[in-house]
Amino acid sequence: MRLTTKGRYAVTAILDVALYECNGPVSVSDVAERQGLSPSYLEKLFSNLKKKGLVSGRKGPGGGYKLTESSHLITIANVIDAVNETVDATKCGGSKNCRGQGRCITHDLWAGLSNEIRNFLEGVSLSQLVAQQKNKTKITNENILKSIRR
Amino acid sequence: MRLTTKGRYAVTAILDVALYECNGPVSVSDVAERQGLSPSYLEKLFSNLKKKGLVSGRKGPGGGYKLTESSHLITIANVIDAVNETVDATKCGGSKNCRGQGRCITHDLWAGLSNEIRNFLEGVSLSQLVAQQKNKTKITNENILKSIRR
DNA sequence: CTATAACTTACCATTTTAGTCTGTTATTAT
DNA sequence: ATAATAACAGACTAAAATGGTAAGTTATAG
Repeated sequence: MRLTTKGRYAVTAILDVALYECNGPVSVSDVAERQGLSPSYLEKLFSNLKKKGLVSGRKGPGGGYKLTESSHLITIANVIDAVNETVDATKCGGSKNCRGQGRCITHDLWAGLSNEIRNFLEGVSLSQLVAQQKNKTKITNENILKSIRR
Repeated sequence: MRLTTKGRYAVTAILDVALYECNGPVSVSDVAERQGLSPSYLEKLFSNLKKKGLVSGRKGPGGGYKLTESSHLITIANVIDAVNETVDATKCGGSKNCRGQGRCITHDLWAGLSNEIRNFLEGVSLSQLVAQQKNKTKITNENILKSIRR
């Protein structure tokens, strides 16, 4: 099981698209700049997201990526899956051959943990993160207004 | 965040010790044979477990490892920590500098997941796994008896 | 027809994993 | 005493994954 920069960047990237696609397709370079990530690396991640059908691309000027489905239908688990980060904690990938023909003595433990993680990631949709983020930004703007008034 | 063979082996190894230490210290070679793991690699893992004070070693014939504390005081989180597998899913390691000076837009998500995993691993003690395992073995023995009777 | 931006492929340095191998030290049994 | 045993220590390594870069091709809007 791994959950590294790759998966985190993928979620950050698709969340940025979800946040800004109301103004038309979101370009990789815009995402890279806003989120402080490498454009070329991001392109690879978007390529994965596209393969899994989570985003669609549009070439040419004014082009970029947009979500293919409504953001409340896309879960974080979908995004992590798309960039090939396995979230399974068992050695046998959930089957039963972690110790020769049978199961190793810790199989159930890791299967339980995998389940926990998967439930968590499946329980969070992109739209939830969007709402959370918009709320934060609102608060920040209020704070800015306050500080101006002083 | 990683959770790989290393951490799984460490848990398997210390669980084997917990299961068999009633007959005196448990040697690495015994663990290796019972669990089907590499002896030399296991020694490295035991070295880590010892450094963290989870097990103590006794050299010479009849020697081996035993737990330093009662098995219900040792959690799986302790074991994973001992072999340096970090279970934190954030980039900033739980602090707040994942995006320049501030937090990246997915910080809370990963912090939440990390929390979930940590709670899970802290909630499972070695003694629980021991009980579970002994129960399984019992059932297996019953099955063997059954098959003999036929 | 030109600029833009997606898309593709190949490459690469660094780190981690999952070990092996060789040897040293302490302890027990003969 | 000495031989066997088993922990302990450290150096080394092949293979894989990570986190990129770089260089080009294709499609499209203006």
